[in-house]
Amino acid sequence: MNPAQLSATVVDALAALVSTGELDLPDGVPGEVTVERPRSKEHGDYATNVALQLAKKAGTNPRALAELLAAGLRTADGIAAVDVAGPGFLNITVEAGAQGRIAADIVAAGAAYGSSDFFAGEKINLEFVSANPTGPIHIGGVRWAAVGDSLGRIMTHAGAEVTREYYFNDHGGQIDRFSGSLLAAAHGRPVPEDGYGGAYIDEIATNVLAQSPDALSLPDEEAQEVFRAIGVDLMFAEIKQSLHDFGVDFDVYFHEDNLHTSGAVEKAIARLTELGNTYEHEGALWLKTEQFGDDKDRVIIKSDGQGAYLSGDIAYYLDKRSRGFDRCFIMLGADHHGYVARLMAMCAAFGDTPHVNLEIMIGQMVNLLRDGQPMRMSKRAGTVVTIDDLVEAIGVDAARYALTRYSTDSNIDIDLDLWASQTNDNPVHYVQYGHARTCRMMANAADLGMTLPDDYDPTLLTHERDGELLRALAEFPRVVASAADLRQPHRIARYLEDTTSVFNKWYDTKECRMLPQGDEPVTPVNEARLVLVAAARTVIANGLGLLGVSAPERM
RNA sequence: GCGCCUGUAGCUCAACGGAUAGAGCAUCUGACUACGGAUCAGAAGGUUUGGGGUUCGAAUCCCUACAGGCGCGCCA
Repeated sequence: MNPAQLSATVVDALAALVSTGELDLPDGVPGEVTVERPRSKEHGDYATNVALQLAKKAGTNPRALAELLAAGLRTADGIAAVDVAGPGFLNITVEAGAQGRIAADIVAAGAAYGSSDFFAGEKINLEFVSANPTGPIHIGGVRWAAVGDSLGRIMTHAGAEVTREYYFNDHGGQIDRFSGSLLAAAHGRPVPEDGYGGAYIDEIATNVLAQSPDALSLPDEEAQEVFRAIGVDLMFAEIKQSLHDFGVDFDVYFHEDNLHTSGAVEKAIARLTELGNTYEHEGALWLKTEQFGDDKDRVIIKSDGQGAYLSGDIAYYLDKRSRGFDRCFIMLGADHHGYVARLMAMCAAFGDTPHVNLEIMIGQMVNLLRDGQPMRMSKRAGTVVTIDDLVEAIGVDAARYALTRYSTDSNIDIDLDLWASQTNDNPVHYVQYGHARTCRMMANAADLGMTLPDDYDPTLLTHERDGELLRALAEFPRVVASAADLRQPHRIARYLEDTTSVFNKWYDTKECRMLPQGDEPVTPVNEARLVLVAAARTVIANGLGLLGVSAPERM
């Protein structure tokens, strides 16, 4: 009996009350009800607040409705006891056999355990990182590399068809400054005003010269064009490599330049003009974003005839929609949140629904702390801390875990000394160690000749700690679905820490030993517990997988 | 000045409007002939920044004050 099955049981009980006329629900019986694992064990195995939610609609008081429902539930299969508590909570205790079967269900589902149909049939486009190819990925971009990729895994597990996309800003002034900086470095000149400095500029300039040795003999303008073409490619290859090493690979790398050369920008603007949402003023073309909630209207074609940055985003959004994505996500750093209103207005100007067809997530700032002090300088980049600095300091697993374990709404300080440590104050080690422990236990069982039984007696998992562990494991699918629904991967990490803790408590309980001691024979109890350990291993491995963190078999 | 995010234990942070606000670290007590102790048991620690309001019920929603972070270009 897992939460979803229990929810169905409660719904059936409600329907039965309605059919006998004991209950009147004007809006009908809900499709599902909230079933929680209570914080306090005095509140049973599961609890539901359905009576509190429905009492007003049913024209009764919560206590009375709860009593009515409790009577119906007590006769249902798999339920041992039902209590009405507080203002009208139903505290439900399930039969040990019904609960123990969860372990086998989890093992049977394997890597698919935790998946759902929450996003079934949805084609989702996730755009994240999208850092300018003018330097290595800095720390702000790394947060979204970890969180965005994890969200993609979670949404995929929730049934969505996910496309990860990187928007490559290879058009405009920043690229000019980048190529000018490369040229200056190749000539041994100082960094230009508004240019880029740092060791990586010298490295790339050297590599450009290796590919095009005669570049410096060209006039500056032509030479800069050579440095632009080759330098951007080199920079981009490096970014891709860094992300790949971080476990993040994109399905689509979209080049902004293509939008400008293919006529896509003109077409998108023509569409907005057809819809009556543009106008000319002082030699520029404006988009009427103010009437769609922005602070003021925005220029899309500058008075010099060049497209403003927004023009690329307009064409890009339309392109995504034409590729069949009903939900387009864009993940931005907090330093770009001022851009949200105009993008949403643009979405509305096309006749789409903001926050549905286009969803923009903002990730607050990340600081790295070393010896308690903010770390601001990167060896290679000159000014900003990069993805490679972070990985070098604590490794990929710790980096991804540290970045995904917090709500993106909070700015976070990552203590590099803590995350590099091999101790239990390091959450990623706690969870990974728990997984390794399950693997060792199963290996020990195999050494004793034990194999995962095809059938076992679920009623043998009756210890209080057995129940706690089973309920924690049963919660996983719901946690994944809620992480997808709320777009919050950190829920997975927190759940894993909680569940690993429950597993360790179970492991530490003498009465719950999985292996026979000494010369004792293998009993059905040992076999049932082996299934439970296999289930725990499955859940921890699947959860770590959703975060893009490895699940080692030994440490 | 305007906008977005945040404010919860000494520290770092959780808590789809639900029950006595939870973990970890740090502090103090315990459990080591251990299914790898990288673990576990327990204690202590709170006016959820202040003040109003909505609700059967508010850390959560609304208003307001204060504090911190980030933004407010015909830059990209």
